[in-house]
Amino acid sequence: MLSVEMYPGLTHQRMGDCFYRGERVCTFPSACDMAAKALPQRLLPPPAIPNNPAAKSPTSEVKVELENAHLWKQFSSVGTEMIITKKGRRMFPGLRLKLSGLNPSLRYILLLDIVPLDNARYRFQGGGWQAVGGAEAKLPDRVFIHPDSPATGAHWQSRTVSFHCAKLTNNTLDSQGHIILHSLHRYQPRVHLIEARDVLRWGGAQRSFVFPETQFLTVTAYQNNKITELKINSNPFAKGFREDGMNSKKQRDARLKRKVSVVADTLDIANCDACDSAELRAATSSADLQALALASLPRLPDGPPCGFGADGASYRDTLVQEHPLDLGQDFMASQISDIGISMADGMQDARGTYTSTFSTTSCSSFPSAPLPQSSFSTLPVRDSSDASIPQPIDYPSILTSSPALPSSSSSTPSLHQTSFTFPTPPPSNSSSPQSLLSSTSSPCDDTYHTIPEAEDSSFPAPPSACPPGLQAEPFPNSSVDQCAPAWIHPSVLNPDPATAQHLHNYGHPQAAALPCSHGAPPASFAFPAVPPHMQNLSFPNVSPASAHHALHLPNLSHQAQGSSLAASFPPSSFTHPSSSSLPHPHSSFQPPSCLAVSSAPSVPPTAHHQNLRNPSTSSYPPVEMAAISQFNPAAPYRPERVLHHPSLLPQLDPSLPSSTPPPALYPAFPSYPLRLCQDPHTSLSIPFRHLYRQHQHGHAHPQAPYLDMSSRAVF
DNA sequence: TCCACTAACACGTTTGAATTGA
DNA sequence: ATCAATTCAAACGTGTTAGTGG
Repeated sequence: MLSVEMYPGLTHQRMGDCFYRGERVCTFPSACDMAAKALPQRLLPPPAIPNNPAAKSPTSEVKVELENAHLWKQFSSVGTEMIITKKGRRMFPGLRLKLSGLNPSLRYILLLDIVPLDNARYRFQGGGWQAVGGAEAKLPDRVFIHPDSPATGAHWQSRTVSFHCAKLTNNTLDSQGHIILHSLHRYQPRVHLIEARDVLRWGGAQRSFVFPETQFLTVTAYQNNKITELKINSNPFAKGFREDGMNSKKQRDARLKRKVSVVADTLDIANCDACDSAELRAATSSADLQALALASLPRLPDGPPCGFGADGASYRDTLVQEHPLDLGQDFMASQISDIGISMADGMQDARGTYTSTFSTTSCSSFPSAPLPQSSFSTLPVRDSSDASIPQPIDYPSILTSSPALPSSSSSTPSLHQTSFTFPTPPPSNSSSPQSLLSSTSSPCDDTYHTIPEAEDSSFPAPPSACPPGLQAEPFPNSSVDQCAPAWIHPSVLNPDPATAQHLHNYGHPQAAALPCSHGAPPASFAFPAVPPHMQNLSFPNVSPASAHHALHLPNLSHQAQGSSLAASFPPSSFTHPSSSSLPHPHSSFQPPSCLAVSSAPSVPPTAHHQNLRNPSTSSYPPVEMAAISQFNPAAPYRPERVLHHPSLLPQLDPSLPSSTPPPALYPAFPSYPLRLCQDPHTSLSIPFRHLYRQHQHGHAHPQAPYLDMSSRAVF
């Protein structure tokens, strides 16, 4: 029986847990509770309205079906292999999901990440995969943000959600935002559903779904011929390699023979040996060659029609209703027109334990690879109150004039919040990207139940929820490839003028770095790329009056100073879901990442670029804090963005049995602090603007946005 | 010598622009 | 002039294969 696992890791990582989980035992309650208590009542969401269907909790009955589960099972029965290339390779089969149980009016963000299943490296031997060594070093965790995100629940439920745009690469220095994986390793894709409003708190109603049949082994060349056959028979792009295609082995052999024949002819002509030449030509006549080639070819099985089986696996989310989700939905809905994303809560700091009834299908054909059942039983979730990391991180906010922005005012001056403002999506059809295929899902045949995470945190603390420094990794702007945008990874710690200059040299003069308080927690935000009066925004005690539904930014008049900013936002004809008042980040919380913002192009590059690199733990290029040119309406649209942040979720299999695979060459993958990668393309007028468009022009195969979740350590 | 990886290749698909006709 | 249907070309996706390097 197939099963699905939910990874409520994010729920442990957000501040909202502390604020709104009235019954939750906060392991580190002091700062959390204190902050909550200090929060003005005005900022607290009102209690849920009972019997209000509109306030349907997103945690109830959320179900995700793997639409092409049948195809996945076919591959899994053989041992799914995924080609990874330097330039990035799509997954096939792709993840095609059907979502249900969502609140139609709320907006959600859908993420895909791929986590290693174990600490082993594999080799194809004797017709099967054998673990032959330890896994290689942890790679940057990147999350693929579905291009439609954020979209309403109605949108997600109205069509099949496909992650076909996600690309896998083995290029550890990839700047295209592809998901970086090691070759010859086993991985498990995971899908995460996050309420857009909860991104403000980054956590909360997030749910994760795992489909065991989608685990795969990465290769640079197919090892198992059966997989090759399945791919050729299933993937439309490989149609040419089918038996009846012009690129089939038969045809290729024929071409090769003809080529040899031509060469032989040439040689014969040169040698004036007409007899031999004619004999050769006769021997290599197409009919004979084709017959010969056909005889050598195995009969390809009749695979499913390219595509996507109707057999679907059903996954029912049984996550216990989370308190924050019940609160203030109507309240927020009435107050916000733009979705703000706050990473301030630190996606990765929650650590906890939960159990799951996860059970995997037995279709996996990886002989020596431990199945994930056991490893799914407990998943490390970082504790949001992990006090081992003393330095809070500043979270710059994206300035907006939108009056509908949820109040992110912090009642704690030392708290800093990063907010993304989702621009209002285009009217009507904007929420229905045409690239998405209509649903062809069939009734699910598999249902997966999961148990909500335990409240207690039993997992060891990660090496550091907020490493000494975040890497600064420049992302050269690939101006040509519209589908593969490069992103500058924002660095949030350790302001480094050199880094700033470096970033500037990459053509991002507006790149902004935000002090992420790696040292002493600053009491104010710095907005290097915004006008001076905006660059340092403190969040003193928020008065109810100041608790405007928009982000309250002292020294900033949203109406006056942000007039130009407001112009950059598209008009809203979209019914925005509710957005909660933003609880300010936990003061003792260790938000692992920072967000950099940029303002109008006219703003001089006053970036305080910060070099976040952690030289002791990372071998990756430095990540640089870049700017989101959110206020440049004239700039060309870039459909993708890459966000780097620490491990959004716990490792899939942290408790892998050590006996089966050889000992890992490296320690278990730790969680990594959140880093938001700014769009290096100054053309992006508004953060997440791309999320509302599926294609921009030409032959667009937009690589959807990513989250790079790590400034990973290299051991 | 083996193995993993890469780039080039050919073929098919996808997509949008250009063209044509009503 | 407008719109829809058709055609075309470029870009992309795919597996194969020869070559390279450790």
